Amino acid sequence: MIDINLIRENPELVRENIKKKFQDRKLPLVDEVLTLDKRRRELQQEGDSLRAQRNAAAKQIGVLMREGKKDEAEKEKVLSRQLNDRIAQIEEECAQTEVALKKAMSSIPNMIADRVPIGKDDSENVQGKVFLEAKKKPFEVPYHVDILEKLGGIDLDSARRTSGNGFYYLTGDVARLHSAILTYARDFMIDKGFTYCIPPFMIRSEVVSGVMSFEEMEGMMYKIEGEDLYLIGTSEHSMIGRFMGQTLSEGELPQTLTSYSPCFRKEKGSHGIEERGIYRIHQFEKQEMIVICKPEDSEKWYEKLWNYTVELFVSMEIPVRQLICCSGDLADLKYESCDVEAWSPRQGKYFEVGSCSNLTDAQARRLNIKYKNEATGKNEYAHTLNNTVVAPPRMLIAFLENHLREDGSVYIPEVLRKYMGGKTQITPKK
RNA sequence: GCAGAGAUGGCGGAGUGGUCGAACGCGCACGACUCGAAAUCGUGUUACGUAGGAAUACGUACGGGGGUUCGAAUCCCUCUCUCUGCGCCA
Repeated sequence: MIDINLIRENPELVRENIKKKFQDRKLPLVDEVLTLDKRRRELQQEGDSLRAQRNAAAKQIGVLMREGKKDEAEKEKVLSRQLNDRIAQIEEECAQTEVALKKAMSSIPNMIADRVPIGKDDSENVQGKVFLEAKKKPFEVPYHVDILEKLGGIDLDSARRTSGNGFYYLTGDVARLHSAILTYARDFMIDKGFTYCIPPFMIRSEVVSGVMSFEEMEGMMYKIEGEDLYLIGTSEHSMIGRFMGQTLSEGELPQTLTSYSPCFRKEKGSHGIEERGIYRIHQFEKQEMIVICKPEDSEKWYEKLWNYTVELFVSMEIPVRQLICCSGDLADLKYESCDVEAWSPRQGKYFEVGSCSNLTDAQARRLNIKYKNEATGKNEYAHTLNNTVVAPPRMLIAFLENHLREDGSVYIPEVLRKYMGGKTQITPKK
């Protein structure tokens, strides 16, 4: 949600931003907001003055009652009741106007960064920097599930029986590798000065509707039967929820947090769960980073964050690139976003393993996350950012494909060995 | 899970139907005193919305939501959370 003052003072800027995102159908929303906003203010003024009258009358009644002038008090009461009827009418209309205003406001996209490339959809995203050489293997790289099966590291048949499609059993060294990657990633972020956090894996509906739209909720969230609780789709949900309605002191910023959680997603719509293997699944685990900072620092943090992910993958000797999200592919809440993509030697292309976003104050405004600006003495909206550190088992696809050797063994990079009991490779089961 | 008690400003803590946005204390800010500081004294100090250049005015908010009333921090319902005791468990 953007600042309504920006629409009041500079609607043309907001319209241009909408055009940049190829959402011309939303252009009328700007005028709609202006009209609703004007009406809302009129209604508030009218309501306020009526309430002021009622408050004065109520005080007067108190005085009359004390003086024992019961008849006069009764007359005042009648007038007060009439006032209350009118107040109720205006409050009703005011509430309706506010709902409509909020709805229109929340459909207007966040202002995007100047440097965001203009493009209509994901086909026009722009490759940024490339890290490590993306090499084809001198032999054919099998589908990741086949690699996993050869290693004795996955049991999808049993998972389908117990839980259905979209689940997995990871076993043996592969399961250990999965944990090793998460543990390594956790320590990597701690070394960068982030605070490790294990959040609740379930959150209330109030928080869910704060952190996502109704449509997103329908498509993603699993509800716990008989409880007002949902399984989180990412730790960002509970991590950002943690700060809802809070005003932090300036000294508490930036909050630099790295959180671990399992993630649960229905994966309704979009690609569904059709993709085989462990690319798109109902349950996975993720190490995440989130930053809450002062407005002037968010661009700097954005750069740092996605580079941390790159550094992590490079340290595991996996080639990656930055893919810069173009204007049309940018979600409405985002100011700027990019994916970190890992190289797939099998497909000969990169695929998404992480996503970094600067939401500026749009998410904070929606969730009422503020900080006290010492200089101005005012409470102002903070900026929020989030980024994937690593999310296995999807990440394992990149890992296995890149570190597979011709003999079917999988190489374990130096940095992970201490989490793998010193092993330098995983070998196929006979 | 059961029973009882409770939730008030940055903190502690009064307030049980009207003049309460909230006593008092602490903290914080500014000023006076001082060579400087402590102590002391004085002044100020919630947030949000609307109008205004501003001073300010009005409105809203005493855990959340709803109700009773001319009027609710105060009464009623409900939800959440905290504390104490019992139960249960990793």
